[in-house]
Amino acid sequence: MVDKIECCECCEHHTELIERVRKSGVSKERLYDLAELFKVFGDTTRIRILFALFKNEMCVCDIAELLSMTHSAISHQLRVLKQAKLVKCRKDGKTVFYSLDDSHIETIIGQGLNHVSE
Amino acid sequence: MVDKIECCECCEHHTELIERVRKSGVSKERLYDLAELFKVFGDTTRIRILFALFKNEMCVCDIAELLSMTHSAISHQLRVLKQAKLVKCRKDGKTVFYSLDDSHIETIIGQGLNHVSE
DNA sequence: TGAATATATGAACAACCGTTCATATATTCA
DNA sequence: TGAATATATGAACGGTTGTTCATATATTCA
Repeated sequence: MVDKIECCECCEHHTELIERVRKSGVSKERLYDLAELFKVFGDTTRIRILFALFKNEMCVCDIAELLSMTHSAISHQLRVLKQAKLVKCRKDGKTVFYSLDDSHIETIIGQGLNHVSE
Repeated sequence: MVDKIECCECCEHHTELIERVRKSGVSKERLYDLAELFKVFGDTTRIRILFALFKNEMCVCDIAELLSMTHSAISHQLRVLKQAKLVKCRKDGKTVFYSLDDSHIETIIGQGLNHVSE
């Protein structure tokens, strides 16, 4: 794959196509970040948490009850979601309320739901 | 977590919230499918392949050259993308051309790019 | 037909990831 | 202050996943 000559015939034919993508302006690094973002969406627990927060903010305890999972598991996932800037939190006494951080999130999940609903 | 009484105080307070999410009409199963979909987007190689196909259909060999990866690795990932109905293929002689299967895909990736571009 | 080419696929290995368990921190209230 | 409660976190374990390697299939063309 070092050189076009050593590659298959096929590659010689579509060099222009390849160059076009290379010059598209979206860097490999940005696509890497994008994959990281989708990786966060790509877990059942986290998607269910995000979906729960569509309507209202919720505390760790509520989410744990809703999903029938331990507080610890939920807390770990909320940490991942927070690092990805998908949720934010607000502390009220002992309780921490989580909510969606961004309106993009509903759009992304909405489009995904369209796709899986076909 | 069996019973509201045995749960924390907090849960008692937000039972209505929990019920509202439970009755939202989107099932656990559909959210599971949604996570599966995003899981497919959540890999650098696959995202780069999908992005490459934004502009044009491409053969396995072109994609391998573009990403500097082996034909085998690309072929394996194209299989995953095809199973998820994100790409479709067309055979022309020895060559197999892949393209995006659905217009939702560009929207989802576009929204994702918005999020990571902040 | 047989060599060359393009793609597909099964097995295996390493790396990654989500949960659990134990424990720590933070806050309230008696 | 000390008990009780809500959340956070580190370590560890088991399961998943992406790549590589070897090999198989399919197609063209001499």
